[in-house]
Amino acid sequence: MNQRQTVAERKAPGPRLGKNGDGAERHEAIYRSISDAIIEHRLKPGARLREDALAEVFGVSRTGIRKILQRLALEQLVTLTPRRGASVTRPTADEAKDVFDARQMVECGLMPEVARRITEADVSELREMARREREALKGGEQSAAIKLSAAFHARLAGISGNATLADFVGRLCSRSSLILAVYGNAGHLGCESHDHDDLIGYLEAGNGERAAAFMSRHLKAIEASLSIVEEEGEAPDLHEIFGG
Amino acid sequence: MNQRQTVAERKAPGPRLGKNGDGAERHEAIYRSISDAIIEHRLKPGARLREDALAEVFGVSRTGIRKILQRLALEQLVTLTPRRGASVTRPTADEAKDVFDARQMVECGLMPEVARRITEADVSELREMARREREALKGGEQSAAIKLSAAFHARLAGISGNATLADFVGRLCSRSSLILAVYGNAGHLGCESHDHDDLIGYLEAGNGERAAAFMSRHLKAIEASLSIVEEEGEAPDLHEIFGG
DNA sequence: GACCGAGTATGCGTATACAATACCTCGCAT
DNA sequence: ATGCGAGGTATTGTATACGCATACTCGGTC
Repeated sequence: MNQRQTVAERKAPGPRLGKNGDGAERHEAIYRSISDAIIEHRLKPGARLREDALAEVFGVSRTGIRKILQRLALEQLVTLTPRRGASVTRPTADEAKDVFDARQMVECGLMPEVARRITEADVSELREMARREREALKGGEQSAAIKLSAAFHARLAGISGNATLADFVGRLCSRSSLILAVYGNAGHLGCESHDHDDLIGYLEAGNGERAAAFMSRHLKAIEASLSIVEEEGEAPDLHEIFGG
Repeated sequence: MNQRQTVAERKAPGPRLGKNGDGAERHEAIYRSISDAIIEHRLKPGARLREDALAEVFGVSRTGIRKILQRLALEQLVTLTPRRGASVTRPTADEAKDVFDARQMVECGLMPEVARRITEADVSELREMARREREALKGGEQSAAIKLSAAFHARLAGISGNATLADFVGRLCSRSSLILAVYGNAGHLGCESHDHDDLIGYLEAGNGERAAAFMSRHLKAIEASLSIVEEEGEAPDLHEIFGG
């Protein structure tokens, strides 16, 4: 697999720098590195994440890696099986449905409040994000586009002012990236090019109801674009196959 | 303090316990112990949770405790400040509002689906839970009542079949317990005695809309019963106090 | 030739040791 | 007497070492 990490190999042979001052930031950076790699599909679902390998790549000990892996596991980006180690989560079809149902409920429900609270600055920032996403899509940088799309939805939720729900939406978007990696069709990214721009328009006009309805269609379109086929690679149902 | 456990384990050559086999279950049990203690208000918001103390009490090393503390921190039941250690989270008024707004959106939104999917077995189980809660309330066991109330709401969400949203509701309920501990009035527990029973009735009748409306009122009532006074013990606003 | 068992190897879970830092207390100076 | 500073203590953060469980492989036997 393609494992060229963005880390650029802290070639420092003396890992004595693992002092304490920047430990927290360091860990945060590592967390984001791995998280981004998963969201951008540079690490594909099912990929194993060995602790020592990660520890060596990032130049920290296994202890820190374990903490990060735990956190990723709680966000359901990686799956932690007791004695098999960590691997990038491979969402099931049921989970995919749950995630999109949840997004439907929360993101649409948030739109009225977002329309009420959105500011000029928010609008320009969202426009900029949408523009960059479109450019990435046009330039064939699918990884960047996926991340930007998720970031757009998360940022949108953040405008509502409800940190709890915004955080939840952020996680749902991360998981959605994973779902796209498994069930998405290559070349057909979830979000259509102009959808996000249209959405900004409704919000800017203060029309929360329109925005909610549009978001609903938007999410439905993404979900519909998935090809949910039960792969069940691990346990093929021989009875069903052979008509037993 | 009492260090018999660790010493005994060290000198014990026989790997009869605590080694590796039941480690996961052990940790799960400890996690639930601490979580329950927080939800039941036996550990009050602001209480410090020292790692060695917990390690000694539960007879495991600090390593395992740290993992559990991290998990609790991610669920926002404990707050982890960089070099000050862990303490039971003291929710702010803003967080309280966010949590109840989120519950309003998700729990009410779930009711129609719950009404559609609820079974006879679910109904009897819920009735039993409501009964036990009422008894606890009548018997003055406030801790038990709080936990049962949270469990009721979480169980209800679980009937929807959406694991993601059910999990989210569970966390919101846990945080609500914390909020009640800080802002709730003694003697007046959030949920009225008969509310849960009434709710079951609507659901049993398959009336999702009624159930949603009732849930909305129910949550509003709980929120209204809180006395949200900005304690801000850490940073009193002198300007406001002295009219500066 | 296939299947089963033993041995090895890999990799995780846990504990302990060490380092760094924040808080608290005591002493000194003003 | 009070405020400030320095040192000690206590507690967390990180790394390393060790033990065990499981998986994979190789050889023997049926």
